[in-house]
Amino acid sequence: MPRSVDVARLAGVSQKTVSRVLNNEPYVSVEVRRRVLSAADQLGYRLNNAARALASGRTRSIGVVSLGTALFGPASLLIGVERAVRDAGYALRVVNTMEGDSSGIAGAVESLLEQGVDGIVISEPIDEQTDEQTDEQTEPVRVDVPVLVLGAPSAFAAPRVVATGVSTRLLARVATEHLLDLGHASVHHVAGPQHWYAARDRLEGWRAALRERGCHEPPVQHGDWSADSGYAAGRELAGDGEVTAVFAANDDMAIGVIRALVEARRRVPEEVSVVGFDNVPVAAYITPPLTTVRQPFDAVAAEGIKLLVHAIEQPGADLPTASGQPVELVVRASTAPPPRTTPGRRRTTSG
Amino acid sequence: MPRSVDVARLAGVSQKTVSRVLNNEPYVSVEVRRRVLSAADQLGYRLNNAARALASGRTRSIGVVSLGTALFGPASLLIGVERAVRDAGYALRVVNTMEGDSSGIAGAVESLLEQGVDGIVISEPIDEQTDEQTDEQTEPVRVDVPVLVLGAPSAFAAPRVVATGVSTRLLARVATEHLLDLGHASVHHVAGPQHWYAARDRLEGWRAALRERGCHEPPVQHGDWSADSGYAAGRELAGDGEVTAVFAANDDMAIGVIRALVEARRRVPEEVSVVGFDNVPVAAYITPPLTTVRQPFDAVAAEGIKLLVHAIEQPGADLPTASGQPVELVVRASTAPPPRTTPGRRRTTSG
DNA sequence: CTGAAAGCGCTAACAT
DNA sequence: ATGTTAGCGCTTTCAG
Repeated sequence: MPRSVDVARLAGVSQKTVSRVLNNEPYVSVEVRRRVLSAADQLGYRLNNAARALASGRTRSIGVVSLGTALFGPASLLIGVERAVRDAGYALRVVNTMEGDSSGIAGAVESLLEQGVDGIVISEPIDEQTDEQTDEQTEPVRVDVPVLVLGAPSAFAAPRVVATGVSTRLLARVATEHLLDLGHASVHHVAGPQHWYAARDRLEGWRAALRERGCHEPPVQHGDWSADSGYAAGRELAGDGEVTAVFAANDDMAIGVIRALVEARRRVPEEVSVVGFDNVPVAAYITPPLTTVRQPFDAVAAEGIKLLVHAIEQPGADLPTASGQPVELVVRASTAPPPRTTPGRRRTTSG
Repeated sequence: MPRSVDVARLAGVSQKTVSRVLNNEPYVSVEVRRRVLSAADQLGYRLNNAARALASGRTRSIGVVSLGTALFGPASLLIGVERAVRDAGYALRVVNTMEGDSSGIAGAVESLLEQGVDGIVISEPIDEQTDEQTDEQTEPVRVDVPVLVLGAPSAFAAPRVVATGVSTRLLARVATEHLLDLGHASVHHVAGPQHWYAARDRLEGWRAALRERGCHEPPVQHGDWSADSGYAAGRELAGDGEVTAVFAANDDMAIGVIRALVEARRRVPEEVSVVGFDNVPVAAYITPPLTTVRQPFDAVAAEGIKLLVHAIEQPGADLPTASGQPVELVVRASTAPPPRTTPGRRRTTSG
C-alpha cells in the first residue's frame, strides 16, 4: 500500500504538500498540484482514513441509529439520510436497534461513539423500555457530538441536540379534516403503536381536528403498523354501524382495514371512507385506490442533515431553518361523502 | 477524553495491559482485568477506533454498497446485512448507488476502500452503464479486501469475491409451475428491469418452467418493479383474451397488474390468476389476497456475511456452505384454475 | 502473566 | 508557496 510519502517522493515534493493537495488546501501552485495528483494516480494511492482521523480528531463520518424494519417510512428516511450525508461529504455508519432491544438507543449511540463519528442521527426513535428490571442503573451516555433527532422531540437527552424532526401532526390533521369536509360526522382512528412518537403525534393530530370541529371522539383502535393489525382493527370497525370514516396511521394498516371492511360487505368508499398515511408506492393501485398523505422524507432528511453538519462544522449559533415542508394530501377513490341517512332514523349501535 | 494510559495509571498497570484487557487477550490475571475494567468505567473511557485501526491495519468494519431504494427486497436485504454484520462484531458503513449513477458501483467501492473497510458487500447490483461515452478509460478499482456479492454472479470483477448470492430462479420456477399445475395452458410474465440481475434471473426461471412443460412462451412485458409499471403491463395483458395466468417479478407489479385487470373487468382469479414475488407485508390484505413466493432475505444475508467474515479472518480456504434456503410458495386467493373453455370454441384475439 | 519501546500514516503548528 | 517537526492513541514486536 503506497503512503503519502511515496507520492511525495515520486512528485518530488514534501509529504506535507501531498497532504495539502489531497485536502484541497490553498497555497499550492497549479504545477505542483498536477504533479502530486499524477503521482498519486500512478501509484494507485489511497488516503488512509484511520490515520487522518487519528491526527485530526475528526472522522468525517456520521452515524445513524435506525430501526431495523423495512417499513416504508423508516426505510425511506434512511435513504434520504444516506444521500444527504454523502452529499455533505461524510461517510455513513449505520446501527439498527431492533424493537425491544435491551440496550436500545443508548447502546447504539455508544457503539457509534466508539467507532468515532462526528455527529449522530437518531431516526424515528421509539421510547426506551422503562421496565423496572431493565433499569440497572443505566448511566446516561456521555455524548460529545451533535445529535440530530428525526421525528421525535426530546426523545434523547444530550447536550447538543440540533433539531427535532418534523411534526406529522399537521398531516394527520389534514387527513382527518379531509374526511370531515366530505361530511362525515366523525372519524375513527387506527393508531400505530403508542411507544412510537410518530404514532402518538398522528393520534394527536386526529384528535385536534375532531375537537376543533366539535366532533365526538370515538374510541381508538390500536395497531402495530402492519396490515395484519389493520385488518384486526378493521374487523372491529366493520361491526360498528356508526363507522363511516377511518383514518389509519399508515398505509399498510389502511390496507388491512379496507380488506376487513370488504370481507364484511361494507363497501369502500360508498359506506366507509378510509384514509392512509405515507403514500406507499402501491397505494394508487390497490382496490380502491387509497387516499393518503405523502410524507416528504427526502426533504426532512436533507434539512436535518444540513443542520447537523452545520452544528458539526460551526459549533456556534445554528440556523433553525424550520422551512415547513408542504403538506400533500393525495385524494384517491377510497374516500367519499358518507352514505345518506335520514336524520333521526339512523340506526345506532352504541348503547 | 481519557486515553488508555489514563486508565493504566488509575489501575496501576501498564498501558499494554489495558490494551490486553480491552481486546480480551489471554494471559491477564482476573484481578488485573477487574481493576482495569473498573478504572475504565470510572473514567468513562472509550476506545479510540481510529488509533486502533491505524495501528492494527484493520477497521473491524464492513462496507455495503446498496441501492438507494425503499423497495421491499433491497431494504429487507440491507436490514439483514446490518444485523449479521453487527452480530459478527463489525461496524457497518453504507453507500448507496442511485440508479443511473455515473460512477456507479466502482465509485462506491472506491469510497468504502478509502474509508477503510475490512470487507465489502455488494447488494443486488445492477449492471454498470456500458455506454460508450461513459467509458473514459475507467481502470478497474484495485480491491484488496474480500467482496461478497449478494444476488448476482460475476457482477464485479475482484480478486477475492467470496460468494455470489442466491438464485431466485428456482423461486420463479416454482411460482410458474404453481400456475401450470392449476391447469393454465401457459403463463405470461411481467419482468423487472433487465439490467437487474434479479430480474433476468426470475425471467429465466419462468422460461425454464415453461420449456420443461412444453408450453408456448408468450411475449414478456417489461416493468421497472413499480406498481405503476405493473399497471401498464396489466393493461396490455387485459386486452389479450389468451391471458389466464400472470407471473409478476415482484409483488408491487403484481398489484398493478391486478388493478389493471380489475379495471378492465377481468376477474381475478376467476378469469386471470396472478402470482407475485417477495411476499410483501400487505400481500395478504389486498383484494384478492396475493399468491406469492417468499424470499429468505435474512437467511441469505446471514449466510453471506458469515462467508465474508470468514474470508476476512481466515484468508485460507473458504467453506462454500451453500446451504440452499427453503423455497416457500405462499398460496392465497389470487390464483385459481383457468376458466372452463370448450376446446375449439375459444375466442382468440391474436391474429 | 506483565511491561517497554517502536511505529501505524496522517495533520497541525510552526518555520522558511 | 513549500518544508520540518511533533505527535494523535493505539497495537505490535520483543523482553522480561
